[in-house]
Amino acid sequence: MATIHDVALKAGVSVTTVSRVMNNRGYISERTRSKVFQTMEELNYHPNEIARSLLRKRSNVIGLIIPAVSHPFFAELANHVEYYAYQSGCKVLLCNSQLDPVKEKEYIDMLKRNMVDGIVMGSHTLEVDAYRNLHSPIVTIDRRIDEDIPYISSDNYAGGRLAAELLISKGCRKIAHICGNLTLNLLANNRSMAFRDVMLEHGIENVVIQTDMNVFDHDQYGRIIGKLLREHEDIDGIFATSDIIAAYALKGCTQAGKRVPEDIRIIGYDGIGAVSWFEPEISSIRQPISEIGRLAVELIRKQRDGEPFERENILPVELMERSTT
Amino acid sequence: MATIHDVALKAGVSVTTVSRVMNNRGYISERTRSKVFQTMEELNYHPNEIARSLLRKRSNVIGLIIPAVSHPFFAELANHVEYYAYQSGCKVLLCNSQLDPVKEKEYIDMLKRNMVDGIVMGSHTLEVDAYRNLHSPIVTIDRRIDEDIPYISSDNYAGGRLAAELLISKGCRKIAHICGNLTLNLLANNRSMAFRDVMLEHGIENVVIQTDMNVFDHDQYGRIIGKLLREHEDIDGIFATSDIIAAYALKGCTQAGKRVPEDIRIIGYDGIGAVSWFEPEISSIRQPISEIGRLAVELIRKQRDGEPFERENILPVELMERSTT
DNA sequence: CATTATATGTCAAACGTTTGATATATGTCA
DNA sequence: TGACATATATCAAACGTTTGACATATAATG
Repeated sequence: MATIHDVALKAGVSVTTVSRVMNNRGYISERTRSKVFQTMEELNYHPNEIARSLLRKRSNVIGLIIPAVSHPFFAELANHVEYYAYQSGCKVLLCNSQLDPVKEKEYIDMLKRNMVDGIVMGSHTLEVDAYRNLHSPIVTIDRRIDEDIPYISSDNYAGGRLAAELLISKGCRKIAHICGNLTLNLLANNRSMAFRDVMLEHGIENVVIQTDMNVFDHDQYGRIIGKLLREHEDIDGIFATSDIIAAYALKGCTQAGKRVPEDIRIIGYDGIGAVSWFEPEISSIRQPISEIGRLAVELIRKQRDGEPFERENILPVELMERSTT
Repeated sequence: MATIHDVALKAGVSVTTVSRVMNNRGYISERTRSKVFQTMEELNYHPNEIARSLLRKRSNVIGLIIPAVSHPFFAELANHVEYYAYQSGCKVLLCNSQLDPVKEKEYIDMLKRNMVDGIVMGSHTLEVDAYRNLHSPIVTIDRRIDEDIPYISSDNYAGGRLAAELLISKGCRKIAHICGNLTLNLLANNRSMAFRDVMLEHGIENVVIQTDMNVFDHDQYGRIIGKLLREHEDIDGIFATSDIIAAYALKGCTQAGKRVPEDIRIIGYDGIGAVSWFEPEISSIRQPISEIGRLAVELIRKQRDGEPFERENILPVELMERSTT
């Protein structure tokens, strides 16, 4: 591959001049400029970004660490992060942690070695110190580490209330809530807080079921729903903490011969595109996934450039009422 | 951040020695080795991969260009590519082309400037010359460019036959086939060839509908299915060229008051995880997505290392009969 | 004792850029 | 004329590694 030296030689100028032409700095005559550009064309020259990165001590890469991109929520998140990163001249390095602390740590180290501009953490399996000490711009999704590290989440509490209140307003009198592991320090747990609060306020009978939220084992959802419907035949509402769980709830209800929404109402959370693939379409609390992605990229950029930025970013959710409620 | 010089200084050795310790080359006494490692610990030293990349003229990065990672098939593909890349010490740069030739070209150029080890092309919107001239290890998914560029695809023709024959064997007598744009030079079109051949062989009435296969506009599927069912009331089988289309077909049939599989049978293609979220679960032709990802990484690596490799990689498909057939 | 193999370490160039310091014209304005 | 802005170019250091060439010390061998 041609280097800047080859271009300079062929164009009859110095490498400095070529560099100045490329980076638009200093005085360059129109004649020189066009000659350089022409030579670059002729040699099919592409500046080596690695050398640039080495010098400017950053790579214009954003690391995205998530449990698994095969999970629809994270797939959509990754899609938007890539979109906004591209808009701001950055690239995205895709890191699936598989919720394995070892892999997550190795990815963090790797990203630092590669001088990424910053890291978007959608997976957090490590101790808080691991994140505090990493001295690299970082943004966490749906998890608050401490007062220094900026985080983004949807308004989980409001979302939980919306879902719970909708079910009640539709007449549900015994409601199940299927959520992740509440002992993990995730902001998503606020959905469950809100559920509990609303149930108490209205004195509604309810049952809360924790899954271990293993992103990969969807089979468990089928089993859990089956068990739930068997043990609590009179349940007439389900608030699932993700749309996938809601989909399994819908499937389980149908299999158990219950009509949705007539016999039992179901609402999910996330608002992934897949909710509209179902019949009936699944009601959901929509997180602004695109905005989360946009903000994540912006927060990395602001930290990198030393601009001031907001630490707490709680974005509004929206009730998407479809056909299961 | 500490550099190799800092480590050398503090450990009282030369940078060469530190480098040799890290890379395990040359003779190093156990005493020196442990001292160096200890110093690295103390300084929290991480070797700068950018500098390494510059020297060895490659970055251990694989570029993955796909239409959109929010599409379940590509999300799963990305997941597996990441998995196997990680296994072989590589990182994955995620590039969504959005099927925009300009963006795809920019991504290709960017990847070259960053000296990636190779590019996995799951999106191909450019002229063949653009791929031929890029002088970088490359693998295409589901598209044959020429005899030089290795490609991977599932056995689309066999898959198409399997699907078509299954529907016939179940007693379908008028079958619809919903596929992408057949004028694009995609190997996926062989599914449609197979469908046509099987229909001819059995003398089965059929209707073929092309969508423009815009990965992002799912609404069109709903409209197409609705129109199809209205115009051909007597259709009793549908072979969809993707599982998402199959899901919309299932939804459309249910909305039209048809029972699946009693009144109409449906089979999709791809075998994405989502097929089992539905009730009834959707029958599908499973592509070995994991194997595709594994092979993609392997083919990049072999090209990079100058090892011999197979140009044509057609992987077997598998009939996953679930409940819609 | 000379020779050789083994063990350990140092030096400096190279990878492909950017950039500050410096030099030298040329033209314009007061 | 001097001062100044404009235009162009050169040189060399720097970014953080790796690595071939070379140096030295020690131990084993003939």
